[in-house]
Formats: sequence, structure tokens, C-alpha cells
Amino acid sequence: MTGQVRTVDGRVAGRRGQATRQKLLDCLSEMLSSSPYRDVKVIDVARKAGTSPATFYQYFPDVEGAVLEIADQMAAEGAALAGLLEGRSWVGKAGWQTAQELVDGFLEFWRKHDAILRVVDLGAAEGDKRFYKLRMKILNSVNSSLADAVAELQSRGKVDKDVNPAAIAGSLVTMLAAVASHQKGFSAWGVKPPELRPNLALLVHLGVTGKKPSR
Amino acid sequence: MTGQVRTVDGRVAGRRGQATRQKLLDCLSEMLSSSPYRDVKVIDVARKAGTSPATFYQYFPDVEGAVLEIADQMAAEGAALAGLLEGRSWVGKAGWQTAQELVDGFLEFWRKHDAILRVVDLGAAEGDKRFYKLRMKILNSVNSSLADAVAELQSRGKVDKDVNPAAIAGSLVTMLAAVASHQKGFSAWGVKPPELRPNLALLVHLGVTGKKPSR
DNA sequence: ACTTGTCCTGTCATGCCGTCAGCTTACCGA
DNA sequence: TCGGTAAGCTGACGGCATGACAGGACAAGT
Repeated sequence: MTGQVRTVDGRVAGRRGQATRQKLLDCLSEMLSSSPYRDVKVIDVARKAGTSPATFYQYFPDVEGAVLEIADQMAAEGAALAGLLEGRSWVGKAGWQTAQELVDGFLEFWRKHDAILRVVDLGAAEGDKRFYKLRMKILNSVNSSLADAVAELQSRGKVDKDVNPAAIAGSLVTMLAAVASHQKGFSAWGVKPPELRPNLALLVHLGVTGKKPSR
Repeated sequence: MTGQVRTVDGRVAGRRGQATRQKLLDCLSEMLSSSPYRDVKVIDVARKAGTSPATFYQYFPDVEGAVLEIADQMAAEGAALAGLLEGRSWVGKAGWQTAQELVDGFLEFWRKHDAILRVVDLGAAEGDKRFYKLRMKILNSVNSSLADAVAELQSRGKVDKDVNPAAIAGSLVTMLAAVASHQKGFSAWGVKPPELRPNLALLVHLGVTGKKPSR
């Protein structure tokens, strides 16, 4: 099922090749964290990995291609985010708990992968379908769970009829993602991370249920 | 007060020079809309402007420098966003109106400047202070108005004591900005722009007042 | 026409990109 | 043990963008 790893010119990669490939990915990942996306050069990645630029091009068509690969690995890990909402309740104190844990998990995931997620976000915003699909893949698990929760509350008459669950869920997820990547910006507004979290959870809870949480 | 426009080597720019400079900025702006940030080259911008790369470097240290210039012009225009909240009420039907108009104005502004705002967002997320300050400058007007509104409702006991106005306002503004730049993503979730707007307004209203709007 | 200061570009050294041919290394079957 | 074969890597090269400079074109005032 997992298609074999192949080089650009079609050969299948063996043990050593895969190791080199992974090392290049790791080094690229590191470079993305330490320097602006625009300034990341193939030659620097290759140097850092102790190999030559030509080797890089053996495994990836270009920097973008390698970034997609990293993002893909991360997306797989991101599926775990759905677990934050699996079988959770949005009613009463449990609802407040759910909101808080969702926010925590989300911020944590984003902080861990911030460099690569920045690039994915940019690519998606620029209209590149590959990045855009990848972004979906990561957010979709959380998004659809949230949308389901809203729709369910709606069907029980606890949320107004004219609310669009997908729109609400999408907006909340987008908010979490954006706030996570601009956490530093909040310090400048005088908001420290520990203060941010409960307020975000409040917004999520309000958005999903339409009500203030009971703590 | 408006410091004279200067070339990189310190000369003051005359009328013709300023025109060339502005033309370069316009062409860069256009390129940013049509191709990925990473692929925008000085030589292309110069060609499009009917001039040479050397001319570009006479007015700007690099692409980034020119982008900052464009963003600065836009930030000035962005101050108008504050007007969307000037003297507005968040109570009753007027509150719902306020939320809707804020969302509309915000989405409109973002759509108009999406290309440059993408780059500013990236720069800010990467930790570049210049971009980061610029982003603040644009968002601050709206953000502080919103925070004031929350604080005022809070002082009248209409909002819980333990809410942090700045955190709520910042999160909402960040949400609006992010949703605006990923509007296309919502279509893929089956949410069309016209459906998006009222739901965003709902979230803003909920966030600011803690209550559902009365329509 | 001459001077002055602004404005633009030809040119050049430097460095990265992306490709290829060819060398080295590892594995495998006889 | 010994080729044979495919994987793995790199030096080298043409092409292009970068960024700096010096010098020429141009407009305005005298």
C-alpha cells in the first residue's frame, strides 16, 4: 500500500538512500525554523546534511517538493488531533473541559510544527492546490468533528436553525491555527500565553454551543 | 513630517525618481498577486516596469524592503478600519449590525490586499520585527476598539470578570484576518462566502458580548 | 551653451540553480 | 571468489539572479 520511495529519475531507494533522503528532510526542517522561507537555499540544506546539491535533486524536484513531503509526514501525525474530540461532550462542565483540551492540544501541535505549518499556510493562501489539500487534511479531522458537534446540538434545538455548522467550525479551527502561529503577537498586546488559553477556550465554547461555559 | 523619499545611496528622489519608484512598487504588487512569494525575482519586477534591475536596487535594498514599503502604504489605508467601530454600540439590534459591518469591512479590506497581507503575515510569523510591527499597526486600530468594547461591557457587569479583553479581541481579529486569507478553503468545506459572513458576525458578537445577537 | 544634480543602465564578479556523465559502493547469484 | 547490476553520490558546467559601480543621459536653472 505504501508506494515505494523513488528517486526523481525513477529508481527505488534502498536503505542508504532513504537515510540520506530523511537526513535532507530533517535538515530542511531545521533550516525552515531558523531562516525565512524565501532564503532557504538547496545548497545550504545539502551542506548541512553533509552532501551535495546534486543529491538533493535526486530525491526532490525542488525545495517546495521536499516541503510537501515533510508536511505530509506531519499531516499523518495531525490525524491524532481528532482524538481530542472523539466522543466528547459539549454540555455542562464536560463541555468546558472539552473546549480547554481542544485548545491545548491544538496550540501544542502548532507550536511543535510551527515552521512547516507557516509554509503550508502560505502555499494554501497563494492558491497552490497541493498545500491547500494538505492543510485540509490536517484541519479536517478537527473541523468535521466540530461541525458534527454543532449540527448535533442544532438538531436538538440547542443552537439556532440558521447557523451553518461547517462555517462555524471552519472559522473556529482557522482561528486556532492563526492564533497559534501568531502567539508572539499577543505578547505585544500584553497577553501572555497562559492568559490566552482560557479565553480561546471560551470563544470555542461560545461558538459551538452559543452559551457561556459552566465551570 | 513625511521624511523625504531617498535612494539607497542617500540622494533625495525627485519627481521622475519617485514615479519610477512607485512604478516598481506597483509592478511588485502585481507580481505578488500572480506568483508565489518565493519565486518573485527582482529581474522580473524590473522587466515588468520597463527598467533594469540596477534601478530597482537604487530604491530598495531587496525585495523584502520593497514589500515593507508597499505594506506601509497599505497600513495607512488600514487605519480606516477603525472607523467601522467608532462610536458603535454592541447592545441589542445595533450590536448585531455592528458585528456584521465589522466583518464586511474586514473581509473587503483583506480581499483587496490579500497578496501583500499574505507576505506580511508570513514575515510576522517568522518573527521578523518589521513585519510584525506592521501587522500590529494594521490590526491595532480594530483590536483596541474591540478590546475597549469588551472592557466597557465588563465594567458594567455584562461580561464575566475573568475574561481578558485583549485576549478576546486579539483572537477575534486574528480569526477575521485568517478566515479572510483562506476564504477559498471554505468553499472546499462546502461553505460559500455569503453563508460565511453572518456566521463570522455571530462569532464576533458572541465573543464580544457573550450573548447571541437579537436580530 | 554650460553647469549641476538627478536618474538610469551596461557591465562585471559572485553565487545559486538544476542537470549530466561518470565514479564508487552495496548487494546478489553463480 | 568473482563479476554483474543497480543504487548512491559528486564534480563540473551552462544559465541566470544578485548586487555593486562607474559613467552616460537627461532636465532645470543661469
